[in-house]
Amino acid sequence: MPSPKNERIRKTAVNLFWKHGFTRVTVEEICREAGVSKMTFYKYYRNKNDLVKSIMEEKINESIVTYREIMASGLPYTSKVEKIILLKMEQTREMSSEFFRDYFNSGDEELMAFMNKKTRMTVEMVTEDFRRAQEQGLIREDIRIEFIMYFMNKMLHLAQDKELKKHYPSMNDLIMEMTRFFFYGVMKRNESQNGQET
Amino acid sequence: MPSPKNERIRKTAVNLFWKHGFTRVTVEEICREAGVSKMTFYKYYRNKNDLVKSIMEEKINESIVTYREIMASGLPYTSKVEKIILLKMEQTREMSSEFFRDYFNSGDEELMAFMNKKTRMTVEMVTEDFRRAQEQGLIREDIRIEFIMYFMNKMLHLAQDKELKKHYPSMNDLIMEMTRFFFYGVMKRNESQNGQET
DNA sequence: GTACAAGTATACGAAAAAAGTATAATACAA
DNA sequence: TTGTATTATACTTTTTTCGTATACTTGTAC
Repeated sequence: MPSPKNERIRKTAVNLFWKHGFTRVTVEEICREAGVSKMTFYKYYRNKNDLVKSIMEEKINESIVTYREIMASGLPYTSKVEKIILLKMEQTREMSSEFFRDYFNSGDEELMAFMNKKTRMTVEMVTEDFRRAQEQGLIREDIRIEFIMYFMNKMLHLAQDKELKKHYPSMNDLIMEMTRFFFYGVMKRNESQNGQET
Repeated sequence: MPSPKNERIRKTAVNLFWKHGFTRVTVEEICREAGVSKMTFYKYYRNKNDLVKSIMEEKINESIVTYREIMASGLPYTSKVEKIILLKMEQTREMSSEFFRDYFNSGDEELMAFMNKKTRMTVEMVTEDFRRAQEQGLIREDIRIEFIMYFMNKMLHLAQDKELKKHYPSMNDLIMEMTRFFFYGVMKRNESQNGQET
């Protein structure tokens, strides 16, 4: 549905949602900002949640594509994981915590179900990739993939912590520190393995 | 009114208002976040606008004090103005445009009147200072103070412009450029004057 | 020219959220 | 013990937002 009006709605909504979350933003506000009548909005979406879902779906799909591209590239395994972490980091930063908070506080059954499904799918995909890397001997055999997943997630949230940020000259330094930590805690200490392609 | 509960209300409100403007933020949200009952809120404030006004008043007064301190310091005139610009710049940045937009879109007579009065008073004060500087021969006699005021204001807004920012390695470089521009366009080109104290 | 698609403007009723109040109860310090 | 500050709850009123119905405009493909 690449209608110009619809595109304006989506673009405006993303801007507002990312900034304020979606409960603070009204349908009429989106329409006003997008220069579109309310009727047009309801032509494309059943309601606000429908738009939220649609936008999330798009964003998630986009990042899955990027993820797949990175994983399919001929880069060494460490670089791949590095890139993935950076990708996630960017997304987390720009869409702000407001949006996610709204998501889980919305209490909307449909919305939660949708989100849970998407999250589960992504987690499965990434888990599978880690499992394969483990099989190939790229990461320790005695580490539980679930732990890696949990840790990566926590890491992304920690990177937003103001207290922690203070100790680093820049955001990038903190991310590098974390990434390094991630590898030295997880990667095989086998010199010949570093920089190996997968 | 330095009651601990009231302080919490004000602190929480500032945080939320600065981030989202005040129309997006509800009284109940402030109370919830501040860990204060709604009744307590209404003990201290007639309504949300009352709180907004009170906070604005406090912030304006604070910045008037800082302004006065800078002007009363023994610094050279250029440094004073430099500091004032930086002060303004900081404030503009942190309280975000959302808050001001709400102010002028609120349509609330009382609120607008309050804001206009405050603005007018501040403008008068600053105008008077510039007028005096002109009398003392610190700035050109043939420049209209109103123009200076207008230009300073525009400058602050321009500094928030993303397009403009792009051309500078950092925010500070842009501010320095602007401040320099401000002086070389306004200050007497009299070498002996530079660095003179007032 | 007409038929159809995309969009608009406006007005409206229903529903939900937010505002604001009354009341009774708690907590605690002078 | 008396008073002050605060809370919790439940409630009414007001405002906002939602979502729809209707009639109108505009562009364009046939």
